[in-house]
Order: sequence, then C-alpha cells, then structure tokens
Amino acid sequence: MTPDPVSPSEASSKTRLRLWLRLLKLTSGIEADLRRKLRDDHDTTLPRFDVMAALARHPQGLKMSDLSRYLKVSNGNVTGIVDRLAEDGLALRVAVPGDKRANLARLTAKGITAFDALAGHHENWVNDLLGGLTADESQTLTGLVEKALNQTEASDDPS
Amino acid sequence: MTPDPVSPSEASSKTRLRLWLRLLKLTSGIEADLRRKLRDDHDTTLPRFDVMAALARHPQGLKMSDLSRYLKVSNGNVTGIVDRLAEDGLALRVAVPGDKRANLARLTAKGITAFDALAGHHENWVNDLLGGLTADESQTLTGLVEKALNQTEASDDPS
DNA sequence: CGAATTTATTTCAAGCTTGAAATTTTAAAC
DNA sequence: GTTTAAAATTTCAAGCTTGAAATAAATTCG
Repeated sequence: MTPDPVSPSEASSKTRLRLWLRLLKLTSGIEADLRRKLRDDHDTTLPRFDVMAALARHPQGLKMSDLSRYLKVSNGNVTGIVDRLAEDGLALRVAVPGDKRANLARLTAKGITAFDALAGHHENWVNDLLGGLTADESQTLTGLVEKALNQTEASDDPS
Repeated sequence: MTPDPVSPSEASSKTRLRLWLRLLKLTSGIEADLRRKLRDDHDTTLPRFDVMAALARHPQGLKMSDLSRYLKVSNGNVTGIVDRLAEDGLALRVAVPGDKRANLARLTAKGITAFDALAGHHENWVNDLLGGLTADESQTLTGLVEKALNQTEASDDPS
C-alpha cells in the first residue's frame, strides 16, 4: 500500500506529515475566516490588507520592489494590488527623485484611516479565533513554530 | 455569532496576534516550497495534488459536490481543476446511475500511478521541511494545533 | 563615450479562487 | 399532475498569483 520505502525513519515522517496537515487545516481555516470578514464587513481582501499593513509600517513609502520582497509576492502582483488601492484612493505612487525607474507606494490619508480601523478588527478576530489557547499555550506554540521556522529559513533562503 | 469582544489591548491579544503571524509565515513558507517542487519537479500544482489525493482516498469516486465539500473549495473551483486533470488523462467523470444531475470524479489508472509517485515525494518534502523538530516537539506541536482547531471548528461550523 | 549588464517596474497568459447567476434534473406539495 | 422548491453542476466576472517577457533607466567598464 505505502509507496516505495525510500523514506527515512518511517514513524517520525508520518508524525511530521500529520503535523503538516493539522497546521494547514488551522491556518487555512483562520485565513478563510479573515477573508470572509474582510469581505463581508469591510468590502476588502486579505492581499489588500497585507499591502496596506506593509505601507502603514513604512510611512515614508516603499519602492514597489521592496514591497514585493517584504510581502514575498511577485512584482507583477503588487503592481495590480497597488493599482486597485489607488483606484479607491487608498494608496498612491510617488516618483523617486534620483531614479526615474522607481516609484514609492504610499498610503493616502484616507488609506491610513481605513487601515487603522481594519487593524483593530483584525487583532480582535485573531484573538477570538485562537481564543481556545491559554497565554501559556500560545507561548509554547509560538516557540515551537519559531523553532520550525528557523529550520526552513536556513534551508530555504540562503541570501 | 459571538458579540464583539471589547477588550482589544490585552497582552494575551498581542501574544495571539504574534502567534498568528508566525503560524502564517511557517505554513506559507512550506506551502510555497511545496508548490515550487510540484511545479519544477513534477509539472503540476498544489490544487491538482489536493484533488488527486482526495480521489485517491475514494477509489469508488466522489461526486463533484462531495469533492468540493471535502476540500472546502467552491463548486466552480473543482469543476475547473477536474477539467484540467481530465485533459491530461489523470481523472474522468462517471455518470451516476440514479441521478442525471450528478457525476462521480475518479482517477484513471494513469492518475493513480502519477499520484502514488507524488505522494511519496510529498511526504519526504514535508519531513525535510519540518526536520528541525524532534519527534517529541512534533507531537507537542500537533497537540496544541489540534486544541486550537477544536476552538475554531466549534465557532465557525454551525452545522 | 558606448556597449553590456543590472535594476525597477509593468505587461501578459495561464491557472486558482470565489460568489452569484444560470441550467438541468429531482423531489415535494398541493 | 402541475407547480414549487431543492439539489448538482457549470458558467461567468472579478480578483489573486506566478513566472516570463517586455520596457525603460541606471550602472559598469573596456
């Protein structure tokens, strides 16, 4: 039944696979919930929220390429999202003095106001969705997730 | 629906938000890695893999609507993915005797062979990506994730 | 200087995803 | 039995996402 046993220690491999499936179920479920709330309650999307959050942290603006690197999405992707935020008056592009190629993306005043409201709701939603864990459990979980992250980052991003 | 929690700036709220961001970073990173490997090494995608995995578990076939419910994606979504798997000869639709509306989606022999190979690689990839954790840590982590899952399932699945 | 390379961004095609509308078939109600 | 409602799919428009190709500007260097 199982495919060729080219795998390492069978038992821990299954344990890790099971862990992966649970992690995926948890984060996918929470993400779906956040998307639904952003859509139904605030007529926006998670990618837009992510871009606004990045720009809110960088009031001086971010070059399109920096935004792309920061969010770990493609250049073409941020082009489209910033376009749509700009259509709604939430963001804009500012020319960079010394470099005619580059643009800074920045939130407008309207964008800042909109994001501040969203951010508060977002924190409450997450707090609710993870409310089944005590503070201790949250910290233990965070620690283990960070340990797992160190490993993947080491193998995955040797920059 | 639970009413709005009016205690946003608790410390535990920030702790949970931090946990959420770490969880998202971990799963997004692993998912991106899996997508890349599926694409570069096997010329396929994660949604296709997910559909094939579901069909592999149900050799008798799954109605399109059951597949949609099982994977928690929209009906229209599975229509497109099964269409493309069928174009490649990996899946097919079978008429349901008593009901002219319904179809069973099923893997072809070629689809079963292809999935068996993918599944082995998939398990090894996940094992590698989570390799920074000991078996004990994996189990602790799984347990905490399951506890968090119980909570979210309770609140967002009012079936 | 001028050619070649690198950097910043946009455009594009293809696939994924959703919710809503449209189709077709089945079941229920009167 | 005919109308009505429910169920199973597909179609569609809009947005997200990617990698690759195209543009354009800046930098390197022979």
